[in-house]
Amino acid sequence: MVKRTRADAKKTREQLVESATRLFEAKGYAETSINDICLDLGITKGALFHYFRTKQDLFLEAWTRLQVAMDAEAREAAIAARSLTDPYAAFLAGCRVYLTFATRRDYQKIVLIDGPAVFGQTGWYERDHDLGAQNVHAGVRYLAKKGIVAAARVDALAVMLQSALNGAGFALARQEPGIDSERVYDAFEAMVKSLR
Amino acid sequence: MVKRTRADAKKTREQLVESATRLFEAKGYAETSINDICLDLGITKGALFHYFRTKQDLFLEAWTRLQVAMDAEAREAAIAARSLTDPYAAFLAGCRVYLTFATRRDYQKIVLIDGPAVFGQTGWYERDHDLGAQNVHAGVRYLAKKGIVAAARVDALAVMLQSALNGAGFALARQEPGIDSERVYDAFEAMVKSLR
DNA sequence: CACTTTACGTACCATCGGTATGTTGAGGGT
DNA sequence: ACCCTCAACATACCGATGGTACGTAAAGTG
Repeated sequence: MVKRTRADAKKTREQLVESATRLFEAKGYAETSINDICLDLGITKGALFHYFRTKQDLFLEAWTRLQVAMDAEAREAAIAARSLTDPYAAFLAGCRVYLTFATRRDYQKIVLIDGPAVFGQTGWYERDHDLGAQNVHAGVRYLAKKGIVAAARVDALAVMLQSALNGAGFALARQEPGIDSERVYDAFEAMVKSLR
Repeated sequence: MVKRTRADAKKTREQLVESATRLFEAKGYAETSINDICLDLGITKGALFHYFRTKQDLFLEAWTRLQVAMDAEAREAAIAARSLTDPYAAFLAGCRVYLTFATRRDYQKIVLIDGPAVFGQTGWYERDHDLGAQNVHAGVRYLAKKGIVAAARVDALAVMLQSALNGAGFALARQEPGIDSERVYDAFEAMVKSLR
């Protein structure tokens, strides 16, 4: 006996995203087939294509959830760490959160590695602009307003600092010799605090 | 009448790599089919698979050529800029070359975007370690030897600076507002010179 | 209780990367 | 000059893939 209530439908859609996220993380986008995902849930392609027009759309949902989660945590941490005496506190707290995401396998695989390849360079930027880049940008802009860094360098520095954290996340996940989270964070903090 | 001399064979292989590079750059790895490449050259899949065992192997050759070219240019520039008075000269010259590569569409698409997705995170690192990361690492190590940056931060800084240049390259190619090559390079140089 | 809509399943398609198997001419030994 | 090997391709085919068209049964709705 098959049940097809609205609640079950929500659950099915939810499971699709979860299953896809797991498989995309484990095997990558290209190596994960639609059938793999359906088999994992015991449903058929008909169900998947009922909820998602294309494989990319399903990927986009997984991608967006990770970005939204990162955005929320980073924002929250930055606000919580706000300080009247230390102008770096909020920005660094947000960066620290971003760095933990950049170290996670799911974030790496889905957002940082497969994202650009799947969406294309322009598509990725459009999507990332709203969720990923904005926070770092706002942080650096704040430092400029405080007179710590030159206003003319805000845009360039924002882009570079975010990328630096991406690279640091990968290095941490790789467990490269000479690299651990303490050292990375120490180096990043020193770098930020010496900016002009 | 078909000619199949040794010279023609070299040329065919060469054209395959060139054609693949062009198409990978224009459409991306996944969206470029084996047939697309063969059609572009007026040959068949038999020829392609005679020279390359898999599509990945062909991609690897395109990837490697770009990396080797970058490596050679960066090394040369660094050596040429070596200075007894300015400890940053060689390192910054190398970074400048790397930044120009990171701004090129072919380098972005093939090396920076599709590379990680195609080879996987571990595979990409192994390949990049020899050609991409080593130069930056050597540069930062040199700065440490000169007593400019802390030895404990060398590894972390190397990874972060390289990633920063990647991000800067993308931003330049995107022609983001507030970003041009002068400003980017100014910001990067200031960042490097303020490191401790 | 009839009717529409939702939530799937089934059957099928073009295209994909890859393989197995030709075919044809170049090049080297004799 | 001849033969024979092997490189340099072409041809035919394969299973798997993302996607579509269509069917169907249950849930929801007036």
